[in-house]
Amino acid sequence: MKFADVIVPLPIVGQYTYAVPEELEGKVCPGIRAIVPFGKKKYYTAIVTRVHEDAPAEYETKELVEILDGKPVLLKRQYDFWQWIADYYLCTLGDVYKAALPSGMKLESETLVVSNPDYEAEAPLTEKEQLVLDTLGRDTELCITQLEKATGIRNLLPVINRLLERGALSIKEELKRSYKPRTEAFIRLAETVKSEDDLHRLFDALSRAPKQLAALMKYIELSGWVRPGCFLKEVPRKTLLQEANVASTIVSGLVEKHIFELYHQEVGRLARGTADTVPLNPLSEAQQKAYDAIMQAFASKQTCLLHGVTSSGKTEIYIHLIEQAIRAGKQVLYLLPEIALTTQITERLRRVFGNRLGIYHSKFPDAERVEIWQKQLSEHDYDVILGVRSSVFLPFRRLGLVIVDEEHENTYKQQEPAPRYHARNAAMVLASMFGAKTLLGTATPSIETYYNAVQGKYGFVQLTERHRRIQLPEIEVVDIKELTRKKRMTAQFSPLLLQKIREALEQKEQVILFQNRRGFAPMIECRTCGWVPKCRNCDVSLTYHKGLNQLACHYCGYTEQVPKSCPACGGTELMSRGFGTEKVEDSIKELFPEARIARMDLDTTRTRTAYEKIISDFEEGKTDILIGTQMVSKGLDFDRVSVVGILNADSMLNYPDFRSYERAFQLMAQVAGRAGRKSKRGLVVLQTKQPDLPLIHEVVTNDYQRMFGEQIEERNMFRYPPFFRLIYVYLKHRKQEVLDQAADRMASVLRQGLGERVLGPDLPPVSRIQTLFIKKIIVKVEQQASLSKVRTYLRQVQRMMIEDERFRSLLVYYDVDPM
DNA sequence: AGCACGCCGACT
DNA sequence: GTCGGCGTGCTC
Repeated sequence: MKFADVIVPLPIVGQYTYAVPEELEGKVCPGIRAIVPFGKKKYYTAIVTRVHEDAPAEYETKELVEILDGKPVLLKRQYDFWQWIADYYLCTLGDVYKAALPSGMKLESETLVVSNPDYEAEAPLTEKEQLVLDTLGRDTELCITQLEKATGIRNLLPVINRLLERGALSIKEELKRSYKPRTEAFIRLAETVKSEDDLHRLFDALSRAPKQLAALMKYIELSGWVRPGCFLKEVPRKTLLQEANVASTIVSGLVEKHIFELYHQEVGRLARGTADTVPLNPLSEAQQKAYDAIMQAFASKQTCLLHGVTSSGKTEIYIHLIEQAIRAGKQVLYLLPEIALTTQITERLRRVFGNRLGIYHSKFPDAERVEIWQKQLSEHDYDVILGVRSSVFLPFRRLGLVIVDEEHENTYKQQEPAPRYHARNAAMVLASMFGAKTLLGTATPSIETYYNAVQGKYGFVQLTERHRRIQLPEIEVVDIKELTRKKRMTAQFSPLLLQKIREALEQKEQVILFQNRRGFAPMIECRTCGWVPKCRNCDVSLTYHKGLNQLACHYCGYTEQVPKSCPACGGTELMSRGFGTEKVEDSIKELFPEARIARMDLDTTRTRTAYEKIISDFEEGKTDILIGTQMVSKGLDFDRVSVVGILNADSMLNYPDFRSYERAFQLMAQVAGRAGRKSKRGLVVLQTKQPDLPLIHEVVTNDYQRMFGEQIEERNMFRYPPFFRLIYVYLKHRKQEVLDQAADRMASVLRQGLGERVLGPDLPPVSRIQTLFIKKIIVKVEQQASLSKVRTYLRQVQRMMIEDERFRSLLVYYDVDPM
């Protein structure tokens, strides 16, 4: 008797053991998908991880229902990687499984309700029961959720159960297969058409049906028919219709006459990129030097940072590295943040690598992602995968190089739901499992990465020269506090910015206006002097909680009442602030009614097409002014932008976050890099209330190192990464008192083992979601200490907490290395 | 995540 | 007195 341990796609710890039915023995192996019954009626797609003969003693096993694969879809190394993610990010394997596989590969069962046409009511039905039967009709079947929606009955189950008892309907569980292979209709000659004579007879017979005759002739041409039995090319019906220029009824007519036969065949969805490719662009001298330095760094280091100013041509270096890896018979994973994965970059790579390139994008249809996964498992796997965060989960067999472009991007960290993994760090682990190399590329490295580079943990290559000697833009700082005082601001714009926009429009040049819209976590600011309250422990600005009229620190949980007057200048006009891109758009429309304006933020780019359209319109000069959030700063190259306006630098600085300074620098440097191209040096108008801040000076002089120097000192002083690692422990409970008790208890137990490393419990910025109250405990672990021991301890304490009856329904989850 | 079982309020 | 609301615990 054989048994199989499986992972189910649920947030459950541990694996489940099923009996392998005799007929499936020998077909079940680790890595294949199997349908398993789970609970009373549900079926799930599980992944087999182990096959063995140890019958479980404590419970009866159920049997696997069906297996879906002949060969593993989860390779050994992927499974190791899943285990690393679950362990490091403190989540379940089920969480990882859910995130890793495209949903088309995870079939789920669904309860279908079927009406009984023979049923005759012997007793009167209730209103609800009648409604259900009427909705269902005579011969339809509906799933429970559809039925709930159609009838508007909230709790449908008891009603269904009563009808079930009376025999008015029946139910069945069915697997819904969301992935359907795409098929295409093809045409061939019927079996009866054997010889050339047969054909000639047909020609005669069709002499009075010229269209049908034309279709037949076209078919013969397209299929390459010479004589009976010779090799024929397949002819899609679509192609035949198009080429012969006939209506579909003509071909149908031939099918009816048994001259043609129609058949269907599976076709792939993936763009069959041509094998025609262009040769690589030669590298410039500076690029070649960087390339050589990277190769040299890889000789002794697993990871290398490529720090290159904006427009230094990093992509070209990547392409040469990819080419080199392919020549060595290796695969390459090229990661990009979602918003940077545009047609600009995909087209560039497609031209060079043709059909050896696969693109894995979350905004592509799921079926396409299923096919990429399957292709990775086949003999003809891709040499290069260009993809977003989740592409680290794709199957690889011969990974040799990982490129993480825009490595500083915080969108590489998945926030919600679990697994809360960081794709850059996870990719580095994946690479090490393959003995592969990782290249981190960016113009503005994260503090952690840069630190590792200067410490010698990573190789470090710098590219200081812009490609084709385009000049870095000139940055003009404008003090909007002063201008506001003098009443010289027009809406959100300084006179200088307005003038420069006007000039640009006159000269048919383009303008980008940048406003970081995440201002919806509002804060308090003194209207007179621009003072913003900061946390006394953490040196981050405090978040304004309107409901409680409180100021709270996101990090340590420190709170204070909103002061009546400004402690810096005594002013009494303290106001919450923050304006978004929408407001900017309104103002611009009013000030420049003739300008063509586009806005690019989360609201206007819901779909991939909307996003691509905004970009292509701007590229083609159909738009004059582009207003946007950080999206406008991501790896886009526009040729006619002469002016970039940063409307309010301060809004980026006052995030309640130890990374806000770093992030503000990154954003401003990136957005500034969009200004100016070949012919002309661009101009950036940087509006701020604090023109004397060191950061502003650092942006103006593009002095990354200085910014780094300041930040690294602060991080050290206040015990933040890269000197300390953070783990946030979130506790959720429906009852405030129970939560408070549980949080205090857990924090004190954690302190017994970890001492001063434990902070809190505190109220997170959002302290209640729906019906659940939330508290947060922060664990800060010094870099040298063993993080795995801390994780083990955390799990142990959690188990202990749940054993306490009062805390049975306490929800605990973790955010490791939070962003 | 479902889904069933079990315990307390508004209705015939 | 019951129907039906949701809180609690289990799923191989």
